[in-house]
Amino acid sequence: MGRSTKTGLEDIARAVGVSKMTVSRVLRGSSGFSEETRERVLSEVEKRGYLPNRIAAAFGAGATSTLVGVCVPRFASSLFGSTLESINATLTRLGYQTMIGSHDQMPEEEEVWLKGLASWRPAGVILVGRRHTSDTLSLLRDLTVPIVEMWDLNTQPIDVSIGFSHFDDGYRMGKYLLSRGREKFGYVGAMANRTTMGRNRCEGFEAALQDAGTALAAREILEDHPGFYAGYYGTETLLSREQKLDSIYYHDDEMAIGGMAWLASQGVRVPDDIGVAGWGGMEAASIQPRRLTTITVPTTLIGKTAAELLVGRMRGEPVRDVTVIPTHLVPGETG
Amino acid sequence: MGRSTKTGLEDIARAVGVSKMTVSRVLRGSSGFSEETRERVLSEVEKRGYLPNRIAAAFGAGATSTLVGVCVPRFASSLFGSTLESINATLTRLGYQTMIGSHDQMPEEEEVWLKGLASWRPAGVILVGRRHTSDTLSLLRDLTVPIVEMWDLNTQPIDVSIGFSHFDDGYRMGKYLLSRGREKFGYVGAMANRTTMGRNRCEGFEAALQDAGTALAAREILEDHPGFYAGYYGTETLLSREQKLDSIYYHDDEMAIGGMAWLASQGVRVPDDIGVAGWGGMEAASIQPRRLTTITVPTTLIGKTAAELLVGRMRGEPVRDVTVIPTHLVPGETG
DNA sequence: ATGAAAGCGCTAACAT
DNA sequence: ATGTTAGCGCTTTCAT
Repeated sequence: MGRSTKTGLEDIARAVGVSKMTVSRVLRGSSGFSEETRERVLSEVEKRGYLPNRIAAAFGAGATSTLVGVCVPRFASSLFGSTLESINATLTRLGYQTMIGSHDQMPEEEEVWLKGLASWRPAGVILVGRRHTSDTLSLLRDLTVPIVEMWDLNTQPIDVSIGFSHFDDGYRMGKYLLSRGREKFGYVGAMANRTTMGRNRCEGFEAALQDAGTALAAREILEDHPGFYAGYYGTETLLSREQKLDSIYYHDDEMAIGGMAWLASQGVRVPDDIGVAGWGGMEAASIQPRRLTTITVPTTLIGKTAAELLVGRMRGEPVRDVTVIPTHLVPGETG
Repeated sequence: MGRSTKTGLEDIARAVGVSKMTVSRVLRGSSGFSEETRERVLSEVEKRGYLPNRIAAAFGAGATSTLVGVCVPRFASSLFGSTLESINATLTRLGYQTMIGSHDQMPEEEEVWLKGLASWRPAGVILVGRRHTSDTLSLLRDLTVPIVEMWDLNTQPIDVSIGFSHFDDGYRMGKYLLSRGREKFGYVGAMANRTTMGRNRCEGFEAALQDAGTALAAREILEDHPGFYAGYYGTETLLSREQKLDSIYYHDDEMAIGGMAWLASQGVRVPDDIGVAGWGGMEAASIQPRRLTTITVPTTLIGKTAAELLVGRMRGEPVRDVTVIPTHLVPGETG
């Protein structure tokens, strides 16, 4: 009993002895058919392995697509990976399909992706962040479908925004380290030539220092993607230039863990000789000998909520424009 | 100058004073128009911000879709994440769009996803592994589009297979540890109630032991997903039951690293007291004080090649059915 | 409760 | 080099 991409509504209709409209109505669960007809249609559908053709359904005028576009900076990132996991699971559960893209923090790549996506007439779009090219913005406007910007909160969203302020996360960590008596700060970041949310955190961190009448003593922003090894050698580079630091703030937890590995290899004690703080609440921190001082991000909640907000708006339900998802500073034993 | 999902070939055609077929030909770069016509069409397209409608293009009889379905166990996995990154980049570069799914190692979930995908009449499908439900298999057959099974090599593929044998990877590591003089082996794994490729590796490992006249002395297979913390407490559990082990083989590198963290916390020395081996060649291993004994997997190459094979087959080019991507055993300092 | 007709935007096939 | 025709499979609208 093979399913076939060849059998259409018409075939079912003929076999049952009704019109294809009746079959269509039964299949979509609307009204306008008897119980008996319903059963005969469904059994014929089952028997012939009928596969609906969504292309055709999404085609006609006034057609409703169930396609959602999701574009993130990278899939090979633990945080975005788990966010995507959550978005996709939620969209699937609600009857939508996900078309993906990634832009590696380059807004022009996002634009290219969006142009391709637009040709598929999606029912909605989920993007990361609030930095978009002007062409992206105008294209999004012309699409006239719901748009969710997630992760980096946009208080003036194109349509809907959900997330938190990365600047504030950096600021809070700066305040915290200051409150712990730290005085001479370094920063190790990644993706030097891209505008990342990590940069926003660094700016927030610096703002906190400035409020306290101080400033970053040294910074090392690598060109690489963030990761364990980037943290490791970024720390080495930073400290080869400026040795009097008493704490280092990192782009994320994996970099902080990499940094601590280098410090340990040099016999530098954490937090006695130097304090360390990360960001993200990544899993690798769970096995460190000392609990890492960090800010945890609820990736699953962000993904689930982003998808639900999008679906709500696609269905025309009332949905709030700006949703704040709080992150949590977790004081650890590293700084 | 807003793009519009409203303007169609017809509008461009009227404005330029040609028929929509001519516009279609220009846009698809086929032949049958003068250079002058081409320029006028393109400038009008630019001016009006015409957005092609792929739904319509993918609709007609004999239509060619540029949609590819990709289903992996999880997005929140460093290995699958980077494979997806590579697949998507390659498909995008070659002019295709990616629709995704994940099944968390449950073949029935893959089937559900595939049924949804099939309605979109994709041009090709990429799956992970060779375990599929019989409905999945028959549906794939009926779709009559190229299918690539990747990661776990299938020497009798549905269509095209690319990857390597997980069983062999486990076997090789077993042989290696035996050659290093290890005698009493433990195993720490994950996802106990699912059929994973990690299980194949474990079976290969056991086969190597059996060939040497021995067997696993203890195993701990957690229900959780693999990860640092799972390795940490899995090791604790394993060793609480069987303390005389002289080496532990892990589901993957992250679990091995988690395991080593627990061993370190107990003052157990690696490799002196106990040897450790992982799998995957994951980034976290790069910052360990001792180089981890593991098998590295070229995720980017697998993704890129899988996508290229699929595209080759979709274009009707000759493509080999089975492509082996070798993995490499890297002797480290841990076992 | 059911059916008939029109049409969505595009492209393949067939003119001219 | 360019135009005309037909039709993809479905849903909406308007009958009956």
